[in-house]
Amino acid sequence: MASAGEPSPASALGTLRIATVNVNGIRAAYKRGMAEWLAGRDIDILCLQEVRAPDKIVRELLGDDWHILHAEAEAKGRAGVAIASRQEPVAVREHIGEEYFATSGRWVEADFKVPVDGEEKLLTVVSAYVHSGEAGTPKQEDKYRFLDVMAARLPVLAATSDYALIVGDLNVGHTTLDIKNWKGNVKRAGFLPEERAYFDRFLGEEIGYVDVARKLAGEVAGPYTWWSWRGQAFDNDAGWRIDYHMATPGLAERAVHAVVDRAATYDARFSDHAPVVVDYQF
Amino acid sequence: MASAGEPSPASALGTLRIATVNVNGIRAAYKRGMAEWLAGRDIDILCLQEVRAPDKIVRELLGDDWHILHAEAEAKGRAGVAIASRQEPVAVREHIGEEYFATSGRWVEADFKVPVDGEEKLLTVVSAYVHSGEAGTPKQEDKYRFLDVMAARLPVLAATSDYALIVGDLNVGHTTLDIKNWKGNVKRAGFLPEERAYFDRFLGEEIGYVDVARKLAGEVAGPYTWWSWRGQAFDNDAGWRIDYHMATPGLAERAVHAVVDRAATYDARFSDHAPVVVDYQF
DNA sequence: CATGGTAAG
DNA sequence: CTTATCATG
Repeated sequence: MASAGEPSPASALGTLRIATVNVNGIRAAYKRGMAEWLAGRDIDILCLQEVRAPDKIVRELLGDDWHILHAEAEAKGRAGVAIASRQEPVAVREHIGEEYFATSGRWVEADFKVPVDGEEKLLTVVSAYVHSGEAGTPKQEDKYRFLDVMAARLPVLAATSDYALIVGDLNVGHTTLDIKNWKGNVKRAGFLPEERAYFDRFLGEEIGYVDVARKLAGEVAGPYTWWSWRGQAFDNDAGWRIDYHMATPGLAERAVHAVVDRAATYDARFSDHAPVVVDYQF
Repeated sequence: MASAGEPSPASALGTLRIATVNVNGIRAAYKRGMAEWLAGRDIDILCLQEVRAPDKIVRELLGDDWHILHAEAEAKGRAGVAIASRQEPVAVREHIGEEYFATSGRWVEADFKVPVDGEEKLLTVVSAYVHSGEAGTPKQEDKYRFLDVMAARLPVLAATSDYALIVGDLNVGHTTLDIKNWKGNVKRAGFLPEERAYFDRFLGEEIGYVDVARKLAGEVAGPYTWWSWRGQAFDNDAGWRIDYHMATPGLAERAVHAVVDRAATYDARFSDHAPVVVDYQF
């Protein structure tokens, strides 16, 4: 912070910490210690998926210190995405733009002003929750339909905002590094070749976003972000990396640190997903 | 027990301990310590209501040391009554006899042989679960219809068996002694004048059964057998006495001790109802 | 305020 | 294996 009496430079923002986590029911997450995690993390923009609660309850749980954008699903107790931010967004959009998904609670966009080299720039943050899908069922058709709309939306955001960031539970592992037991899952929703091809496009030359956590971690197995509740999946780290920060290149260059809060949640695992927390330097 | 080598007198049964409890889901009850209660109680005949589980699971939970008579409701997870006994019944009937209630899981009868003064006598035990009802709704009509059938069945059992005993969750408080806050409940199902009138008949000259726990406790408030989960009802003993042993007079005379296992379950309350345990001397 | 079944993950 | 909803108590 600039000291009192001196003019503050427009580029004084410093680090912007953005976190995403599928909470799998925010009420259950709070019962399991989500508030304690949040209190220790100093997050600027918190993106949530599978909120699964009425708006009133979400606001009660998060408290008054946040600006909250929350898109409920029409079906009670299903899906629901939110963006909670310390700074007030300058604009918000409550769904992905296609009528079919208007009340699905799977996509919200918030635009923030960020100062860069003395100029105000626009940062667009999306909290996304892609369908989990189920191979060979109508659920999988909905997933592909959503991914199609995403594929159309991503270039628009990249073109109209200075910095665009899609975070959330995208329910697809991109490469064999992203799933512990990938061989056993090539025919299962979440690692189907058709799904992975979408991510080749999102993260390749065609659309051009950057997988921030992968870029910062390098070509290693994981770090996973989801583990089944069943059996010993979590203890054995038999996980999937399906929660992402996908950033336009100019934003990805500003990412200085990425971490999956697995360790922090080992004793108080508040969801089957772990938060992915990234610091962006401005 | 008679010692080895000597002929055992036909009247050597001694005490027959009969317990009734609405378990409100036998799976939940076992998770909350029902097995520990049962192990410490030396019960001969255990009557259960609201079992709310498939027969296979009931048998797994109770174990192989019981003869089990179990009438499931057609609707999965609803109602369900059972009689578990150390002695094998000589006959069983799986419902109250009226077709409308045939698959409701609310009534089972078991006949046991008991030795009395050198003769084999017949003891009929019923585990009953009367509808909870709801004033002014079709549920209340079903409750009255069931009570009507009961009013017809009780004299038949009294006439055809040497000792008849109806135990279970009858979902009606008979007198003002039977509900802590009776004034606040005169218009609520469970203490409606029309319902109480049925119990005047069951327990009066017309039908002639005896309310065993009331007879042994005397004219005191309680002892209650059910407390709402809500608020501090249990801690404040704001309960209802709706679980009964209703015995024909000859059997009621053999009841030497009755207790509601509230204290025993204070630390491990395994249901919203407490067991009513009565010792009958033969 | 608890139960189990259900659809969904 | 967990979530929330639902009807029921």
